[in-house]
Amino acid sequence: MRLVVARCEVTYSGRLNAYLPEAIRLLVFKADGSVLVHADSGGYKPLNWMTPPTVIEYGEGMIVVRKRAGRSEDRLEIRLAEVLAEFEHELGEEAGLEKDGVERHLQEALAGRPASVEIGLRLVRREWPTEVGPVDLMCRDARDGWVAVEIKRVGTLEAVEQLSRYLEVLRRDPALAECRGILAAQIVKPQARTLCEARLLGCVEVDLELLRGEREPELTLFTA
Amino acid sequence: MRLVVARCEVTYSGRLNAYLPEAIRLLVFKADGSVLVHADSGGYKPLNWMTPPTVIEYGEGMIVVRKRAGRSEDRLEIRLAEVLAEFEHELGEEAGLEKDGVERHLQEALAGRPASVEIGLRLVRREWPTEVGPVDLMCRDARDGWVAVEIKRVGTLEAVEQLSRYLEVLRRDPALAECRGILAAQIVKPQARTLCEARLLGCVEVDLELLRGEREPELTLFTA
DNA sequence: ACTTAGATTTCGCCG
DNA sequence: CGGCGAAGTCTAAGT
Repeated sequence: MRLVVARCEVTYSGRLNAYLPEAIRLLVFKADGSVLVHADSGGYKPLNWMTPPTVIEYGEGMIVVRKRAGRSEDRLEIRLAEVLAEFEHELGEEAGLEKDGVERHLQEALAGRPASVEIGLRLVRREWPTEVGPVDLMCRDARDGWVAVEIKRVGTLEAVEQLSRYLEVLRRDPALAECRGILAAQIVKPQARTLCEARLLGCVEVDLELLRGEREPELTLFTA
Repeated sequence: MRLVVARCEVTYSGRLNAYLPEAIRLLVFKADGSVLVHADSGGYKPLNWMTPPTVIEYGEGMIVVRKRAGRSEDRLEIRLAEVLAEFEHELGEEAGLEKDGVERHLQEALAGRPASVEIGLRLVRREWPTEVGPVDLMCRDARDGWVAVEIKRVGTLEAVEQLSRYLEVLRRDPALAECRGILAAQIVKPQARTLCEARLLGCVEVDLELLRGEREPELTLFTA
């Protein structure tokens, strides 16, 4: 990895055109060909960048990063006015990042405890196939009625639309004509909740850590 | 801006939990409180990060970056096993990034030359309001018929659905009952084109630079 | 403050 | 390779 702090002017042309007037910035050249141009603010996103595979050419006070993009070409031109610092270091192999808490984990946890979505709910199948995509959880309720559960980390209007599409298709089957729908999400947006009510869909917020029993429910206040 | 190359182990907890085993990485501490953890590959995205506002605490071989996130707290813990290089530099103010070629520019260009969408088309209004959102361009065609134009940089199925929703609402007005729809995009996905045909919607690919006359049409091959 | 829509979205999976 | 959906999406604009 090569790090350069430089006063520079940057031009990108490709999917769009972008221009950065001369200023001091951090340039990062990664071993895999990635190039990042960072300012001293603005969070995690570079001002400009190019992802691999790239070809990097060094000229007179100029670095050109090129990349084939279909018929055309992406081009990042860095005009160096002044190099203030420069530094290179071997980093070696990256050990993989492990994530926990994404939608899939929520689905796994709810599949294991469907009753936490609604009392009496029993799982029939995960990823129940339909023409318009798989239903996350297909269940039966306490009275043996069918229930389709759509799981999201954040429950938005779009999630309600998705659940509605599933139900529309499912209910064409006479056996599933009475199928209900429930949106289960860690966070349910107010508008999504409203639309659920309007469409007679269920809607519950679930807590992954609670589900897993890693954290006790905060309902035990007066039990002692 | 402070740059650190270090063998380190990183743990994030917040909206999800993530763990990075010990390896050599680049740590970037920006002036605004942003913290990035980069590997020597993987494009422009950091392995882990925290956006401002943050609080950074330095302990024994340990850096903790914290951030209030509603009721809870986001936390990035960097356990430093070995600092291999360290470096700090003032960067000063960032001169603003200028972009050109995003959807808004395409809309501006097409508003100025609606005939490039379809011969004879004349603009009536940009951002024509409907209950389900504004129609990008509302036009009349050569025969004075109404035409709603939806503009996208990339024309996907979603864009066709959006245009369809507009038309459904517009056509409720008897004056607009015959309103046609056209999807105009720099890139039209094959499936979107197919759906347009099925729904009797128009569908054109447009070239921003051509529109602006910055580039000549490539039609002059045999004119000499 | 909240919601919506765009993004050089990126990224990964699956056909 | 394209299509589809998730993302700690982020970010800016409108309300």
